[in-house]
Amino acid sequence: MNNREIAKLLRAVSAAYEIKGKNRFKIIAYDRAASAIEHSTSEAKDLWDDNKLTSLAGVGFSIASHLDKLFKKGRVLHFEKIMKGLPPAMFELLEVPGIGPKTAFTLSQKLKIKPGTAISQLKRAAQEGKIREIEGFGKESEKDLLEGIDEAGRREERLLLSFADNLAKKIIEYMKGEKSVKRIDFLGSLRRRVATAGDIDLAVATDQPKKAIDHFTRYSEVKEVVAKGANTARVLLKNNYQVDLKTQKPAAYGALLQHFTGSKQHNIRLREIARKKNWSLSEYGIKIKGKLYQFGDEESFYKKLGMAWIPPELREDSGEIEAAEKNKLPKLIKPENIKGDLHVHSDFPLEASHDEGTTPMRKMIEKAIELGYEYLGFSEHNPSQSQHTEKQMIDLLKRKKEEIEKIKSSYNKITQKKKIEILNGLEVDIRPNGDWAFPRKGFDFVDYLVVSIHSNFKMDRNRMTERTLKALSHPKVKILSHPTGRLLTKREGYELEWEKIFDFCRKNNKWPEINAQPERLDLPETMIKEAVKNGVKMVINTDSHALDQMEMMGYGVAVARRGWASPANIVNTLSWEKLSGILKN
DNA sequence: GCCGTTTTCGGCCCGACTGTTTTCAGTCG
Repeated sequence: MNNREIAKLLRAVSAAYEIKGKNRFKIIAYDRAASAIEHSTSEAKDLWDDNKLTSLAGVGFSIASHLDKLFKKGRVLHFEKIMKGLPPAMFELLEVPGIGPKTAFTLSQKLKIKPGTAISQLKRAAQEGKIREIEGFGKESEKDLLEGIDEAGRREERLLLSFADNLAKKIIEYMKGEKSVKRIDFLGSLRRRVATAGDIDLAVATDQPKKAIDHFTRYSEVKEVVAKGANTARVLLKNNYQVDLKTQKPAAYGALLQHFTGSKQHNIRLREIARKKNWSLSEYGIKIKGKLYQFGDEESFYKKLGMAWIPPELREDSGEIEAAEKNKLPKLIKPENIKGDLHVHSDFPLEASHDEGTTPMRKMIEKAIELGYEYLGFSEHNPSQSQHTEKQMIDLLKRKKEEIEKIKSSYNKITQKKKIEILNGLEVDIRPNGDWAFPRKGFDFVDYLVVSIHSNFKMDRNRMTERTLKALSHPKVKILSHPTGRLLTKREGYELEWEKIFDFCRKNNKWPEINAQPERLDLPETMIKEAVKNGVKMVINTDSHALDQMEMMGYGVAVARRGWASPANIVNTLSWEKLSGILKN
């Protein structure tokens, strides 16, 4: 079961409790646990494997033990008991926006909806005008239901951060063309740099909200203005993505920005803290003894609450509030700390079985210089084993080494006298038995090796761990690339015993990679946090197969920040002088 | 059910919006 499915199950339990009139806070607790799991970037199953389910804020002993049964037996009798006696169809209706527990229950019951195809049965009833006859419903709610059903049907997967980022940046550029816009920022998951975004929200500071909103709704990519009020607007773009804009005058902008950046759990914790002082927090400011205090920026807002400003990437209620109160937030890594990229693929013909890059080495070197790097490591995939003898494989690599030497000797021409170190690396497949898909004799011709799993993903944890540790065992092997193998919105990662892997890496100078490819962002932030805690050094690489991908480093840095990483945790923040030292031992 | 540097008991976030209502319940973020 994946996180989405588990969240759905917990929401069903919450809904059942609500209909049965159970304790309000129990209901909230299940909802909260559902959100925690839905938004976790680690699979709950993996956390369970590592006995860390309760590390998710909102998942305590009781829910964890129910989930334990779920993972072991595939069902939870306790949950089934709670849902007993309720129409099973109601839990399907919860998927429709606008339908909560009460509505789902009433509709399922009154319309005698059968499970399996509940939503389409509801749709038919609405189309036949049967909803408006039910007490508490009317023509409007019937129409709303139909719209909700439509929306549920076309609801897109979450957007990759990079996609949402580019979309939002274009709108921001456009909005800056309106003079009354004093400031404009991302909001929500986009501002927190979550690996995937649900939608796009933007905030504008302005004294003339009408002008800003009019400008927004006139954006050329807008297909439809869904809602437009005095201070907010919602539009549907031609590509069917929804964008919300919220405005506030500059003097009160800080609270708006803070409130809609979230996360929800972070905000709830802040309000709990405020509440203990008899204060009240909202998107308008802080209310103390009936008086509303406004804040122009977030810094003063957090300061008033007695804590340091918290970087948006950390706002998940996972310890950042306590740290901010003690002024002990980590000094997070920044894009400008990165001194090189150790995993890029040029178009050098290594005759690999995986994707080869599309850009010549020279171009990538120029790009690296432009990015201000001190070093660049080419690590193309190993030549395919099936198509080559060992000697041929080694010869191919030797040729690549020669090519690099040739480029190095013509440094000045490419680099205009700016020095950059070029490394000869190789990304080697880890075969199912843990062997390298490249002859060991050939290791002499590389500066370092990247190893990665590209096959047999379904192996059990134990064997997968042994396989990986074996592949890491050679001193030339430095980097474990995209360590979990996850593909966001597509594929869950494979299973590994992380404690063992991290322990080995720390003791033997190996660096799990934070792969910056937007569909990977792997390691995930929860693993990064774990690695940081365990003193494991990591490396952030773009794994570029084309020139423009070299600019994706920022996404890797973002996920590292979400994992509480400082420059000291990331080896490619080191100068070449220092890195070359640890590359050798 | 969750959670803890005021607590292992006794609390548990805030506001907007909407539709169907005569004062509020349900849903959402």
